[in-house]
Amino acid sequence: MPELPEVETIARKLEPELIGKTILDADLRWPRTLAMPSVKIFKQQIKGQKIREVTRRAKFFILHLSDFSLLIHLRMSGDLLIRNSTIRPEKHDRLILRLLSAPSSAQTAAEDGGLSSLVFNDTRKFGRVWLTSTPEEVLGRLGPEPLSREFTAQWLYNALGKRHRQLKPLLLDQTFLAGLGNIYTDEALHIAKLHPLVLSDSVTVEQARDLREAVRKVLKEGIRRNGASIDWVYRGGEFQNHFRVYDRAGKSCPVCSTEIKRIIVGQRSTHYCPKCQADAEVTHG
DNA sequence: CACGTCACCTGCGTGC
DNA sequence: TGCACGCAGGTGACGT
Repeated sequence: MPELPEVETIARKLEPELIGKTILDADLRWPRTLAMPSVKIFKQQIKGQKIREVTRRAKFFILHLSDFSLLIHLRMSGDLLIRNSTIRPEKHDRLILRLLSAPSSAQTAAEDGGLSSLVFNDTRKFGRVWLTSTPEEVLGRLGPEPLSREFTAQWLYNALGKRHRQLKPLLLDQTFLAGLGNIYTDEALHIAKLHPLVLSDSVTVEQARDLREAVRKVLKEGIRRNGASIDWVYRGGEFQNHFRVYDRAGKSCPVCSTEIKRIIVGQRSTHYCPKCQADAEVTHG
């Protein structure tokens, strides 16, 4: 499920439910969900930690605790939700953190007995969790945030020129730019009118500027629509109702009505409009 | 460094 | 119905 807008949506939604709560204990129902440290150390260290802040970096959800950072990556099918502690675990729950409300929030405590849980549910078991006091070790190699000030047209133009890769796989590379996934990459390339197979070092200054604007536009739109929900994973968003090309092979381009094509690039489904995103280098090269 | 392949997992839709 | 197959929003570890 989650690309940047989905993780951002979840973080914003959970923040008010989590801030100030104390983690009582952890129920690790699928141990391999834990990337580090060991199960034993994890259960010791997480106990009694207070949640100070809830943020996001790339596709990582970050809980800033008293003494550690808890990093959660949802990968393909992960989801995070708050549940009343009295409700029994569900089939694909991988990690459940029992939370205690802060003494000051007496109203909340009165409603739910003071006990709620943060549940990491992940059907396909690809998701991972890290508890660490040095989060840079996990996040350090990520590229810039597309919605940050450092992601300028000039930076993008320079960075594209240093590489010799097709745009689609390069934009999916989290060490190049952080947060894009298969949906938003296809959507951004369509908005920018760039073919997914265009080589990065052939992109002009103007095209780099358009691509930068397109990436930011589509990510903001995704966030504004609370992300995209497809199939059984992650309910709540509505961006899936506004896809221009993603998952629309055979349907018509919203700009020019040409039939949208689907190809495989780097083992990933790739959708584009052959007219809007025609490129001489690719089609005749 | 680029790029191909497989691996990690479960579940859903399709076609026979 | 059953069954095989292809597909899925991600990444990491290989080998060439």
